[in-house]
Amino acid sequence: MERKTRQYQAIFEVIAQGGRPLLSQEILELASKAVPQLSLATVYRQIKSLLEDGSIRQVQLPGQNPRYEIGSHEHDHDHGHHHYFQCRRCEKVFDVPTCPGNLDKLAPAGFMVEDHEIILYGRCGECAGENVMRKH
Amino acid sequence: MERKTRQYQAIFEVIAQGGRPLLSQEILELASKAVPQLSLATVYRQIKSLLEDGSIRQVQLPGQNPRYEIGSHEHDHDHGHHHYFQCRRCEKVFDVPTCPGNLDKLAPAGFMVEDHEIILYGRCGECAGENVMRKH
DNA sequence: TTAGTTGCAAAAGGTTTGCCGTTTT
DNA sequence: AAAACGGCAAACCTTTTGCAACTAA
Repeated sequence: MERKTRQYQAIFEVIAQGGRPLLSQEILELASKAVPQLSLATVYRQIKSLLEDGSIRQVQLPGQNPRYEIGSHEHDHDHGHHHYFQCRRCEKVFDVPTCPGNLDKLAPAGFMVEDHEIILYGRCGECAGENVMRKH
Repeated sequence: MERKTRQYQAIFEVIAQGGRPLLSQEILELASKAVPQLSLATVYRQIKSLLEDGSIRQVQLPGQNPRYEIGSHEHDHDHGHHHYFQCRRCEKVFDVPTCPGNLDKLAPAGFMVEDHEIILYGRCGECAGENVMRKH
């Protein structure tokens, strides 16, 4: 993607301003405010090219559809290594900047650990005081 | 599912003897040795009922198809809480029995951590000495 | 002008389901 | 024989792709 179309600008803007990883559906809905006729196919195509040039990164939680957030070199320093927190009430995903460090000792003997992923689950700041049953 | 059909026995046996979480495709292939005409639909239906009665558990790694392994109460003690290791060469997934414990402090202030998941990536015992390029 | 983009609809890949014939009890 | 189960094909859901129309440069 080399042209700065309205679709491109709307999609990139939404991800950049999102503040947290967004689902492709969310990106479509938010970017549609700026470009009403926007199609999901275009969202996916822009996501693909933004991923390829490193502008955004894909965030995968187990058993869930992929989310996208602004890429590492845009505002990170340590190769972008960090983790995620998902709120069990509002289901939003948030970045967790810290990392406990080496987890090599967890693996069985003879296994060589090269990397790890950590996902925390619980209640985000907004939902921590709220009742379980309500939504919004 | 309340009847002990050949399909049921073959599928359960494969998961129980697998030693590691298996993909539904792998379950189909392995169980087909015992029941050649076995269909994927049956594998999924048995998986569903085995999950419901707790005989097996679902293992989800980010961005990958679900795997299944023998259920917690079958041979665990601590509610089955444990983690996983995936080999980047052979792509098999292995259980990691240990857990670093509380990761509450990683989350942003105001967030309430209830649970966590950890996935390690690297080389399994068999693949640790092997060359990156080869497969098998 | 014209090559890159978009929208639409169809295709793909994995999982689920409806239907109906088969098997277990 | 009745109820449960299995196989096949169609349905689903999310993501990808072919193609003709559109648009940025």
